[in-house]
Amino acid sequence: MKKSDERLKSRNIKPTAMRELVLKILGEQDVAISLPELEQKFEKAERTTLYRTLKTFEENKLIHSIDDGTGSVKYALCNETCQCHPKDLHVHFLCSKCKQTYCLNDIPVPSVNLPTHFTLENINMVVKGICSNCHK
Amino acid sequence: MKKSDERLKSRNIKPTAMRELVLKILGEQDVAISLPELEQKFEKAERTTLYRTLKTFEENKLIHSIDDGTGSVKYALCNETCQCHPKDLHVHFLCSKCKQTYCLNDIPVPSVNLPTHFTLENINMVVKGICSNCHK
DNA sequence: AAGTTCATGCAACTGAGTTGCAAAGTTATT
DNA sequence: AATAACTTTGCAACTCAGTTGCATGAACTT
Ligand SMILES: [Mn+2]
Ligand SMILES: [Mn+2]
Ligand SMILES: [Zn+2]
Ligand SMILES: [Zn+2]
Repeated sequence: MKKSDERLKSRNIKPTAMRELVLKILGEQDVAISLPELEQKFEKAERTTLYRTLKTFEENKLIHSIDDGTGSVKYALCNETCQCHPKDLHVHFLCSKCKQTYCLNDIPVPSVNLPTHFTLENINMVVKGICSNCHK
Repeated sequence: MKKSDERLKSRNIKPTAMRELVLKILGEQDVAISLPELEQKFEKAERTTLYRTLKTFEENKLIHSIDDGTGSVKYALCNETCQCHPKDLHVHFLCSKCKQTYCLNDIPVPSVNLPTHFTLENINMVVKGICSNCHK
């Protein structure tokens, strides 16, 4: 059995041709990508199918989404053990020059003390600035 | 001269009737509001004018925007001394029950150590959970 | 084989945000 | 006060990401 199939099955996602292909593409990226960007990686793409594929992946925590404020939500693979709990989260970085969105997997989201009677479910932390590539 | 006029002028914004009205409405909110929500606060609203008013306000740092991932950007008044620098920033909170977005003005955005050659311009930190109101 | 379930493809739609342009209003100049 | 220059507002049209309904097709179950 394919490695990608196992990865899908480990998240309870039925491996179809489409899903394997999307997983492969996501694995090739070193930055997070949006649905429109994913669409462009296909000759003849079916927006809806890709949309639903991403949704299935996200619901099953194979990928996570990042709202970086650019108007299109970005997606990136979770690591194999990720459960998308607050303790699993990392910081994201949007370069204001090249517009790429990076997963800073080594930088955990700092904990915050909320006011009384506010409870935490999730955190989206996006740092904006200039990436190392654009500084060269 | 009106207090609102002074507030506008202190940010180099010409005080017009529309702008005073929008500023007044923003001052009355205890949560951040979106353009569509602002629109609904008027009988007969001109979306474009409100849009441009918010843009002008934001460019001149009278208000700041929050992308809370709900699909519509929220806006809230800056405090009088705010320059929207990273050190001026505070955490925002989106309640997943009532969908309100709060400015947690007392909770500064924690500093993060970025990888080498990444420079910081801005941070958007949105905590999602249940607000105190929804816990009652 | 027939039935059931799930995935895909297509079309149509929603809703936030944005732009161009003309009309109205404001401010400066003569 | 009249004119010119500039700014704000109103309207219409548009873009684009995301989403839904429904029909078709594939895979799996009995
Ligand atoms: Mn990430
Ligand atoms: Mn705020
Ligand atoms: Zn960059
Ligand atoms: Zn709430």
